[in-house]
Amino acid sequence: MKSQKKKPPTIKEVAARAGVSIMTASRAINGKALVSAKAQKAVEQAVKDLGYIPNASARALAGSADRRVALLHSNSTTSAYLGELLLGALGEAPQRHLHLVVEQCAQGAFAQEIVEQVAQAHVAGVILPPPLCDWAELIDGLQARDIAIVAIAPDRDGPDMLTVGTDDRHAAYDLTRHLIELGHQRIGFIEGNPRHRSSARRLQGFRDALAQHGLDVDERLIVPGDYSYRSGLDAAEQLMALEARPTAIFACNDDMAAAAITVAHQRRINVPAEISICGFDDTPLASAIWPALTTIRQPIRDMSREAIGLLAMRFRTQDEGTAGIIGKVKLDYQLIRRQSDAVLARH
Amino acid sequence: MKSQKKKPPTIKEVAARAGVSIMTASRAINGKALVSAKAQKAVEQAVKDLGYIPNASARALAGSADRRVALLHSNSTTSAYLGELLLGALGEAPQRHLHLVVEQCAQGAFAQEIVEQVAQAHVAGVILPPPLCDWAELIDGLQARDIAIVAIAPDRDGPDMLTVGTDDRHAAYDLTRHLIELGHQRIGFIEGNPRHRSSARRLQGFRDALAQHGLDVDERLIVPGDYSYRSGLDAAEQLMALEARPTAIFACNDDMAAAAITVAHQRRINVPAEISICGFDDTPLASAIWPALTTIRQPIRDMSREAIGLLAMRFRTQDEGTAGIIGKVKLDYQLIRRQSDAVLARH
DNA sequence: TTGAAAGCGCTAACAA
DNA sequence: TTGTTAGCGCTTTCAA
Repeated sequence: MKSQKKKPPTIKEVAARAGVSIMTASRAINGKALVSAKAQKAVEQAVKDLGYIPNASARALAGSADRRVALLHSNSTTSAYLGELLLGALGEAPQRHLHLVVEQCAQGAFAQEIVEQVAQAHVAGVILPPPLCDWAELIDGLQARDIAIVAIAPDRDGPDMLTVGTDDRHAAYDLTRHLIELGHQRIGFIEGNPRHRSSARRLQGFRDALAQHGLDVDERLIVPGDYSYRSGLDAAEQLMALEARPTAIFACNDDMAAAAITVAHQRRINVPAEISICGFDDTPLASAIWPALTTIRQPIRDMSREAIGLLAMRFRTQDEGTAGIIGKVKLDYQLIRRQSDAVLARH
Repeated sequence: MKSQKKKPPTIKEVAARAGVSIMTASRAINGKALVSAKAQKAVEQAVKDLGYIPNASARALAGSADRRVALLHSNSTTSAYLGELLLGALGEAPQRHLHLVVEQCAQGAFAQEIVEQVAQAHVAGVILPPPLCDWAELIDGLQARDIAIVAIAPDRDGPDMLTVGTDDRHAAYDLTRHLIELGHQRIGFIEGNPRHRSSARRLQGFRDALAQHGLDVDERLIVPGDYSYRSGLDAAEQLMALEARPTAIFACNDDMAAAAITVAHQRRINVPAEISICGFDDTPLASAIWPALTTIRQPIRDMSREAIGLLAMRFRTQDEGTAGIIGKVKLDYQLIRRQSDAVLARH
């Protein structure tokens, strides 16, 4: 079996077929410079006929605006989260003429070591998912080396930093309002890990929604958790043992919501007929369990897509000498309604 | 802020610093051809000093053995699975001088369309995770175009196909034996989706272990499921309602095992004191719930790493005109012991 | 064992 | 608006 090495078509062949010079073809393909409409058409047709795809390596080599960017990750996020991030970034990068590399930072490494590692890789920008995006030393080190940074859903953000994220507070507000509109007035809240600001932001949204609807906040209904299933078990027990049991529970993430459902089952409290339980994040768990969780989905894939876009924009302004952009993108979350919530039963 | 564009060092500089020609430097760096020990050392030192990293684009362009390979995926696997696959492949590919691209096949596309898409991308090989790896038409089409294929954990494999996977049957055997060694004799089994052979393979391992230990198989203890949490609920209900309730349950995946735990909780049966429950796959769910599941972990990341290796090897033999290799890699699984199993209580 | 020359496919800079 | 020239960093010849 001799493998007929079919070489992919080059821009040369495209140019020949379109009856123009290589440069005109290049310009037509990249759509940057001025090309006559006629030439443009001819080249486009040739590209189609030949199934031409630009050779990314050649392009990068030829000193175009192509650059390398890195998606840096520690192994502290879940693979699902990282996978989504990867898919978004991998899909968008080529279109922005960016070459994506993936770098894992060693467990327990110092910020300085990671900076060295990244600098070694000659990347012009990095995408920092949580919790890396909140590591001040790392960010400072990277910025000192003039490496562009995009933080994904950071807890706080610096002045010169690009960020993408969703509006946690507002999402929590919406979810709470949803519960209120279902008729619930006594809503329990299970907090997340106090070290993550996301927990505080979600609580704020919860409080705001209650206030906005003229409902008092009963502090006994706000119980601590730390985002783990285990903590959700304890928190739910505490809520369900209350004399005036809440008719709905808003858990700060899906794991804890799942735990709350388990506790309800143990106590033979029907979900959602007797109690509504909502989560946050739309992890696989949310749709795996029964009843499936009503929750908030963050568009993780879109976030990394946007991150790549932000980097591309930053590079462009850099090249043009324009003032650096300040990009803070907030993406829309989605309220995913499943089976764990219901209209409050009349008593 | 003028960005001092620090150009990365080139092989030219390395050669100059080492006092050799560019070619010698290239040879020393790639370690392929014969280079004097002295030159080798000098080059290595220069590389270190300068922090030189070969420019992958230039290398690919210069017509080295670099090739493009694709990881093809439909969106029917979980992001976590895909993420792991991606991480393994992305890490290994550069080391094998392969450029990885990720292609998603459109929902409901015909095999022929996908073949076109892949061919268009000029890839020399593709990695096919389940369920794509069992799509005969797709595989035929790809092979007809002379594109190398590695199937990840396929249900069955063709003659000319490279595969990596784990020994499902044996893993199930081990997990069952583990339960038997804990003293269990009445072990329930919840089947997976009958359309996936993995379910049958796991059941076979289960039966083999029982037989090997002189235990009879009580067919009433083998109940159907389809890998969903929901089906696990029904299956577990059925098992727990049995007059002679099993003292342990082997669920074909984690989701169903989690469902079984929920059912046990509802019936106030303590896990693991009164019943042991094991899963399969070690999904995030396994460690999220309480008690955390004892389960089997497949080394997904390693699988894609191996897949890349297999492709690289196939290309090498192709280039050398050697007979094509037949690579069937079986990786070791791992029995992850957590809190959902225990020694059988004496009665 | 080493080196010199040529060129991979493409785009920046210039010139026409 | 278009074409020409040069060269990106590397590896493949081929010759020494």
